[in-house]
Amino acid sequence: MQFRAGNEMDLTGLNAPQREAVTTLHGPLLVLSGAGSGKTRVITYKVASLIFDHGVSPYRIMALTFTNKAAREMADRIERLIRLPVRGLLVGTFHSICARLLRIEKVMGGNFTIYDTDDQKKIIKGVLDDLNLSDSRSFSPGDVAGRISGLKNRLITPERFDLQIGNVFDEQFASIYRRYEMKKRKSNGMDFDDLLIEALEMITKNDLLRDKYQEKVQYLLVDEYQDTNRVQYELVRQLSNKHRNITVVGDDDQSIYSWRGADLRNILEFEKAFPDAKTVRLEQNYRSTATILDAANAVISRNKARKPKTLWTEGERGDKLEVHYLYNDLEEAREVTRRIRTRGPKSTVIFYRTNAQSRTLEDELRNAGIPYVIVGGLRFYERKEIKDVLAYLRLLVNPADEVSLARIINLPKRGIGDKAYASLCEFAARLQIGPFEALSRLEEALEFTARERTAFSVFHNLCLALSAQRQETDLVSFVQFVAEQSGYLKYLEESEEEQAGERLDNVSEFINAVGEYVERNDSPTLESFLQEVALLTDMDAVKNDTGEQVTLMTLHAGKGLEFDYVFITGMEDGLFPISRAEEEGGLEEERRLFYVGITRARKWAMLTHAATRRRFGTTTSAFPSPFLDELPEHCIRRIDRTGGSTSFALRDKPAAAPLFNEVRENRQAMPSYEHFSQEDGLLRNGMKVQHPIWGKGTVVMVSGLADNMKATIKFQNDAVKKVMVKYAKLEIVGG
DNA sequence: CCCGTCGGTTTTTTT
DNA sequence: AACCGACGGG
Repeated sequence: MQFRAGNEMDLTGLNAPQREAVTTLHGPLLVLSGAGSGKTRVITYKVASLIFDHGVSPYRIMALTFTNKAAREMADRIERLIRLPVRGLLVGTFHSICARLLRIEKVMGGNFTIYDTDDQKKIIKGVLDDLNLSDSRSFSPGDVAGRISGLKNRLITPERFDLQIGNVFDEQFASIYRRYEMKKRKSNGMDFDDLLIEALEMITKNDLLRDKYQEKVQYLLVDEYQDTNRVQYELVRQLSNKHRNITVVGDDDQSIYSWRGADLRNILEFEKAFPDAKTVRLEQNYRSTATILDAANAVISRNKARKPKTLWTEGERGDKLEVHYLYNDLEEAREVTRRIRTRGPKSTVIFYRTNAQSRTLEDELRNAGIPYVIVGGLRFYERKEIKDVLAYLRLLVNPADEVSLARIINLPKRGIGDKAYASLCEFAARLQIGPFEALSRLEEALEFTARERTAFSVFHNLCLALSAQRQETDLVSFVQFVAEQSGYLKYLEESEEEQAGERLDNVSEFINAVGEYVERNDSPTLESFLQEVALLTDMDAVKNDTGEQVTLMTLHAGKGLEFDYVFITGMEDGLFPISRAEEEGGLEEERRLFYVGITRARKWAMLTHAATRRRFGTTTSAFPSPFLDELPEHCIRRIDRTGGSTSFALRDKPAAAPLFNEVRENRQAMPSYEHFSQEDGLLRNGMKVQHPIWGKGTVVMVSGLADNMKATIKFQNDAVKKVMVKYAKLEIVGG
């Protein structure tokens, strides 16, 4: 396929650095691209230009993204630029492309099951049971899963971990880790991390495959490079090693996934890893008003671990941002809703730090009749009913998949309870085969009761029947057949559960999704459908800002998107920044998240603090987020609707209507804390205190509540210390 | 084996 | 508040 045409692509719409990035074809290139500076444009133009102007075959270009949505958008935009459908271009997420390579090269027979976090936890739970560690408080499946993932992201195998065992805890953890890997392998399963690791291993250990892919990848482009982890870095390095035409695009200020293993060093030290790298900086912003950028720049400049840069714009000044102090989360939701009601839902997003915060907002929006969509939260493919149907399909494709077998062997009820299943597993272990395989050798077992034996063979026959049907019909009818014949649909229909109807709907929607997949693909197979689906996110369904409805999502989900109007709710210390992130680089990452939030806005943003909030079923109170103090006063208007008496009420107060007539604007730099008198025994910013060891100092920040209250104090010798108020024996000497 | 109840835990973010 | 797993009676 050749696209070389008489006329060249028109690059005059690009600014100078953008054009430089697009026209730098050879060698490593780092594009440091601030928020809203047109990085997607750069990537798409570059790919289009490679194909269109330089006759590069699409088969030789690989573009890696973090979400399927970003991948799809990129492909669309490239096609629009070239005005021709492009075949063969490898665009996708790291995970999906790796899965594809593994399938093509038949790693694990190309027929592995992708385990999500939920499946992963089930395996780990089994491991903990096996090792009698289930009720040791030190290990929860979730924690273990996170820790294992952290190690795998840094390419630390169980064997390597064994070498760094320091205590009994490590030792136990090591055996959990080892056993987890073993079990997973036995099931022919891969977790998310495995997809990357196995692909990396494949091309490092196999010379032929390495040559094949290094040769193939003539041009490699990586989006959101700041979020790559160690494994992804190695992959990128390996794949680009032959032709060395690698373009990475990213913004260290928008790195918000370190908890998932993202290593900021990848971008900060790109020039070290690729000494001949060229760097292009995109700092002109085409999205936001100057006021928004001022605010964002001021906030992010407080971070130390970053490449200094300043966004600028030729656009207008715009309106000041608003910071609202509200009595509680309900008032917060009302205030946000009130604003949206007067202006309409057009191009508006409401951000929050945690998914749990969405409920109150939803309720208010619904009451006000404002249409909204929620993005994120529970993924479609994570719903129980979907995972149940998926488990049937997975088992048929991969009979070794024990997670799926355990899930459905007694769903609907078939008289195979925990005990019966355990004894089947025991029998299987004796024969050194998997439990599913054991079903076909029941006659060799002596230990089963007649009842168990019957139940097992009923289930086994069901599977055989389903399996036989697979060859007979198309994918959609087959899935329908499975849902019916397994008895699962009937089970849902007869369920007394309130959500049963919704669940049935979801199952039909799932079957529709199978249909869409079949239409979309040239050679659809159940195997690849299952693998694709395992990597889908709810985010992939985000419609691009239709303007018809308000969008609700977490700040993390907002990256890469833009809206005219942005609301950031829950600006409370302990919630945002979230309390768990207090130490090390945690605060800087939270600040980057705040920066991402602000820079989503084209025209205007409003930030809200709720003095009290219902969390975990009880009312809790919190100080305003320290981030609110980092906004330059000339960019914002502060509006206090708490009534002026208590900005955060430690006592309960009946939820009153907002006191609109008591609105006070442009208050002094420090909100809220100033309402506290000394007899509250509480510290506030600016207070002078005496510390028994450090002497006199000024409080610069207060965080946490009650016994957890911490104060950051700048002492006379310029030392800044963070102390626990409870223990520090501080004496207030003025302020 | 199945179902109900009780108690403990949860919520940071996601491929 | 909501969800999950453990436990005990039918």
